[in-house]
Amino acid sequence: MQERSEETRGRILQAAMRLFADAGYDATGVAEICERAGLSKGAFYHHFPSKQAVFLELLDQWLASLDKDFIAAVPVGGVAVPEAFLDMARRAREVFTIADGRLSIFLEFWAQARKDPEIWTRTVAPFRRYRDLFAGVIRRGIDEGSFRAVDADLAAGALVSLAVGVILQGVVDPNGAKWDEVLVSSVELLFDGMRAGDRGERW
Amino acid sequence: MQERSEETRGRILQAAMRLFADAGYDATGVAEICERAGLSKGAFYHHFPSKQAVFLELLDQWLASLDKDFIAAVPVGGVAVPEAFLDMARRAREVFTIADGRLSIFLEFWAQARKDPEIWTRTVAPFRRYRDLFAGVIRRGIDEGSFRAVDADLAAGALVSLAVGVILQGVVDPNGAKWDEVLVSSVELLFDGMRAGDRGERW
Amino acid sequence: MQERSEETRGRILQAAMRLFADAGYDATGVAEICERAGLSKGAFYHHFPSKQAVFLELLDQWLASLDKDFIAAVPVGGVAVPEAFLDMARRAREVFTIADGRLSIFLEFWAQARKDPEIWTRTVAPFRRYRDLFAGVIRRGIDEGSFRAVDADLAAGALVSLAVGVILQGVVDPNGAKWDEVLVSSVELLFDGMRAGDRGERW
Amino acid sequence: MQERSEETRGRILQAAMRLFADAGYDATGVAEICERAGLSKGAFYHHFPSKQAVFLELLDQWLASLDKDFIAAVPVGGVAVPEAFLDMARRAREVFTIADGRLSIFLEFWAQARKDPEIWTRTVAPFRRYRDLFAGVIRRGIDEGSFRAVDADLAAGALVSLAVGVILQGVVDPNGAKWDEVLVSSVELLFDGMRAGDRGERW
DNA sequence: ACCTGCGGGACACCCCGTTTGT
DNA sequence: ACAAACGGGGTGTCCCGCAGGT
Repeated sequence: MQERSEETRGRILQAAMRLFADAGYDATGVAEICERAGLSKGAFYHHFPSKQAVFLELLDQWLASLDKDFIAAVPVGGVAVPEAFLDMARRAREVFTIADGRLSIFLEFWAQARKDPEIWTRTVAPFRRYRDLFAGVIRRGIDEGSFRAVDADLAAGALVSLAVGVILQGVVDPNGAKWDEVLVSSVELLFDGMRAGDRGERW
Repeated sequence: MQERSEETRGRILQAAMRLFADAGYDATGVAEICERAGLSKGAFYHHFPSKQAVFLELLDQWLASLDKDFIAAVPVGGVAVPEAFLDMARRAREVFTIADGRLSIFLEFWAQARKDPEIWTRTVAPFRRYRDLFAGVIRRGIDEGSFRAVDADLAAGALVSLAVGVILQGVVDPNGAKWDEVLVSSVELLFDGMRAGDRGERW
Repeated sequence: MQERSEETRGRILQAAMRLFADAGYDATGVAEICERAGLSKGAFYHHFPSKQAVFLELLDQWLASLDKDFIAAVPVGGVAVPEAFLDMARRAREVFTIADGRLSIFLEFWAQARKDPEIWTRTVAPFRRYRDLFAGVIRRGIDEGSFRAVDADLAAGALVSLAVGVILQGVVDPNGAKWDEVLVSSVELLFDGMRAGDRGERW
Repeated sequence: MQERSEETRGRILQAAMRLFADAGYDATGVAEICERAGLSKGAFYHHFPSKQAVFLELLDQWLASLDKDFIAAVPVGGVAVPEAFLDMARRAREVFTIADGRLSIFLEFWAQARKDPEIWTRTVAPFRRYRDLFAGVIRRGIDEGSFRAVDADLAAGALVSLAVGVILQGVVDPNGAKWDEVLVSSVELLFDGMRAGDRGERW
């Protein structure tokens, strides 16, 4: 009996994910979600207190999967920093091709974040965390002599921005470029610019 | 009489811009726009056929100003390519600090672009154009010996993605970092990576 | 100059007539009338105080033309009553074929009559007048021995009802029957039933 | 639970019927219907997809009741045709006096029929059917020797037109005449005109 | 516990018939 | 003669709570 409940919840989430990604949060009605999930509105509100709750659940799931894929994959030691980073970029590349349409909802998260404080906190925090994480690793790369003495925070900001920009464009204009290649080669260029031994002088 | 009309149109556009930026397109009602602009719904629909028309006008205005600021500023010749690029990055920096809240609507444009084909075309086209423009300039930089032989298209994609990512984060999390500095230093790093004379070997 | 004004009024009336007939009074907007007449709303309200005023003018015109065609044609004397009536029916037949789409507005008049007292008075009065007129003529027919002693008022009511019913069906279902023939033959049958010499006994 | 739903539907239909009859379809707002029915717009749109759906349901109900009263009452055999017809006319008379204000909606049906194809089909079809039905019976009357050899189709058209005209005037000008008597006596006159034994010569 | 239908208001966008200034 | 402005509804749809049944 409880399993049935869990399965219904899943159906709601899946339907909502799809519709939010396709049409946007505001444009998606509870009725549509219910229709797609194959149940009544009463059932919907039995499992979730509101439409926003579904959105939040989706957001949490997404963030958790992001953490699992990346945080866990961050180079903890042993391996040289730049190589580890490039490895991450390549991993991200796979995420891209796999993510399919599910990445669309990404934009929706950011759009909603500006209106709802709760969503905002949960959306922004991870990105700050990634920046800090990257900054730490870059600092380690500097220490180990792989990078020259760049500003680690700004460089980390550049990395995250790059990722965000690629994702966004990948969502809006998927056929506009081979975004996975753009991502990998961008990171390569960035690291070339940070390599130790470069004169570091400006143009 | 005609001036009055123009002024009313302006008031509507300004009010809509503000509200779309603050609360989003969907969440903003025509009634709110009218109230903020200080006129009636009848007047609104006298000047614009629909809410979307206002949005489109706003989009066009924004794109036009973007073109004026950047396309016109693209290095046409004489000056060395990298320097010209960095100059553009610095100019963009000013746009940032000036843009104020008006940049928020940027996200709204992208979010709406996925739903409305007309908005999509007008939103995506310029970014493709920027990419092509940048690619051309980069190729010129390679020819003149400033850059090594990188893939110009991918590098241009990296530049645009960087800008998009910075803007987006600047909108959602304005106090999360000094985004204008991130932008400038990112471009610097990217160019360091493309400089001629580097061995170009991978890590 | 005054001629121009008169011509504009005419254009408005004509456009309104057409639109009222096609789409109905309520569904026709002042803007549509103006567009079809090729002028602005300001001009419209310069010539008519309201949309209803146009409708009333149209109604009056129609009633006047009706009077001209029928009241004037009523058998004043000399000729035998039944023949005169049949002559009128034949004349009505021509009106039918000529009236074209302009008859559609007839239904609109009746529909509006139930809501607006002023329209009601002007719409109903003529029909009562026709009934009285017919009743008088029928009485004359009885006096002269053409008809047997039927109830003149009821017979007149039958005549008018017949006409109304035929017109209405002609408007709604023009291809459903040859309504002009139905009208003529109906009147013939009715008069056969009123002819003197019949036994007048019931079935 | 199901009964409650049915009762609510009924309340909506009844309120709509009354308001459509009083003020017309276009002039009646959904809000008014809800207010009169004592429920909210949410409830309204739960039971009906649109205002027009209510109208169609009303139309169907009316047509069904019409069929029940008349089609079923058509003389199937045994009884002489003219008598059967007069019996029908008398039955119609009762319908009149009972129908009360509910007949007003009749006009609304016809007025709307010109605009909406679906309404048109459903409105016109029955009247054509009645005409065919009457024509068949009249033909039977001719065969059995009750009527002389009139054109059955035209005569049937006359009958229906008479009914339509009487109803319409009864709706618009209820106090203008004793419409029930007009109807009965009109049919009598018409049958007098069709009686066998008359010389059939024209005037 | 799980699910359903019914109902509630609020409000969206659009457009209406009209008046005001020029 | 007209463009500009006015409010007040028009329908339809939204997200959401209950009461009741399985």
